[in-house]
Amino acid sequence: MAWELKTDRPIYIQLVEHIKLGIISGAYPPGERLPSVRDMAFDASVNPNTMQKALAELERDGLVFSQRTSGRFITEDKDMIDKVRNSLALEQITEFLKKMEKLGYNKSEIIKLMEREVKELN
Amino acid sequence: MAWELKTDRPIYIQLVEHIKLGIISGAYPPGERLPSVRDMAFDASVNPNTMQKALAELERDGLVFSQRTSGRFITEDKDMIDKVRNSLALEQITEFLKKMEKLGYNKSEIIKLMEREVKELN
Amino acid sequence: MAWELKTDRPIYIQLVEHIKLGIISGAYPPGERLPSVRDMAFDASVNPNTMQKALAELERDGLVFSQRTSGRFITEDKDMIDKVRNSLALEQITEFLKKMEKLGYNKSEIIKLMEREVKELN
Amino acid sequence: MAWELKTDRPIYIQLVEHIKLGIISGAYPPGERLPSVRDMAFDASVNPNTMQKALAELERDGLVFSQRTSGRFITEDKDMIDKVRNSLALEQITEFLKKMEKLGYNKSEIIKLMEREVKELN
DNA sequence: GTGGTCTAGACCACC
DNA sequence: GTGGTCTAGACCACA
Repeated sequence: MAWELKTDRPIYIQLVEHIKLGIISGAYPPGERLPSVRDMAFDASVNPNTMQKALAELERDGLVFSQRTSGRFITEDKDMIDKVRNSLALEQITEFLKKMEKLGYNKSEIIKLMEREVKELN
Repeated sequence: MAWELKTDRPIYIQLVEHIKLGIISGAYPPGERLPSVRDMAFDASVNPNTMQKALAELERDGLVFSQRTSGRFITEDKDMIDKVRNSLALEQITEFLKKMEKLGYNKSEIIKLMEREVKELN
Repeated sequence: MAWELKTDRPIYIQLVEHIKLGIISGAYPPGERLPSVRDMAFDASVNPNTMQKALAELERDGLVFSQRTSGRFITEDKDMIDKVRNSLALEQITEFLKKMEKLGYNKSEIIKLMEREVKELN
Repeated sequence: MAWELKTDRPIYIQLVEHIKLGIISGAYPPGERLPSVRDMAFDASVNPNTMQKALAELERDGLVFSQRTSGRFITEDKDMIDKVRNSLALEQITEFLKKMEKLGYNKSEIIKLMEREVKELN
């Protein structure tokens, strides 16, 4: 998964989101060790401090925990990961609904459109 | 509706999108005369040339037309406006579906989630 | 109130504790503006980034909020301040009890000693 | 009991405190023979000279005495041990009261809080 | 080698 | 001027 960092929002926030996605998608499986801060920073072409800040944020959220000398690990608490997935999904949904209503669709129309679209894509 | 222009994408593109939304939402009703380029540019705090470029783009799309002497008008072709609305909506939908699938939801789950969310919001 | 920073624990933690005490004691009254990050950093003879980190921590706790251009302010939520005071007190108490029990005092003895000490000090 | 020596205060002082605690808690019972300086130094991972300095300090306090040929012994004077315990306790109490008053509690409030806490812990 | 902290110095958006 | 972010480079404790 490429890092694709843009300059319009704080980099560390984008790092957090990217890693969250990685955890949710299973690219970083529960309980597994993350690469070292320095390696991840190098990968993402950012300063180690910036990556550190992002990981500290994830640690505060409980998605990740660190063992001082041996590295950082993904939480093994799959419920917690599910909660994060749900909250991200909810965020997407509300944002999407807001945009669609700006376009003049009411909620039942949106549902109908979605159903049609989903069928066509199958 | 405030203009809220950011520096991370070309300004004229953001102007186009903003005006499209205005037309779709009815803020600029079909057949009505638009303010002068100068006034719109002043409103949006952009250079008149930039606004001109945006309006030229909208003209190419057929959403506005100009009468040499009396100014620029919104198209009266409501089907055209609807088409634009539909295409913007489709864009939103596919983008939304892509993000949700990244989160690990399949299409039928997404529909279920949306229905639940829409009910709760009522 | 002098800053008295020691090297045995992270400086930013000591800054957090010091400012918390200042808020609780009323040295920084609810709703008041804090000095700028740079000024506080200068006062405490630390790098502005370190002070920033401390203040970010306090902000996460809700004791402080920032307004982008005008500065940082103490929360006006006195209940929140009281909660923090109580939790700090509880921390002191349990730590104290632990130490006293290491010395071989049981809880009722400790209470008696304390009562005697308090009377003598009056 | 592990030695847990930190670098922020003189080592020999920490050794004195640690051994005092051992005597008070009964880990080193009155009248018993202490291990040799060499052994204790090895245990604590410090230089024998440093341990020697700590034991000399304890000897000055009267808590241990040495018999030239057979080694060092804990005092059999239980009153003396009690006095030391009391003075350490007093130290803890005054320090604790000072901290609590910094948090804005007066002495009677502290007593009340302590009583409540002690009850809850039982 | 690991995470963590700290400093110095720079730049940005906002008003 | 304000808070906020980022980089570069250094140092520490731990095992």
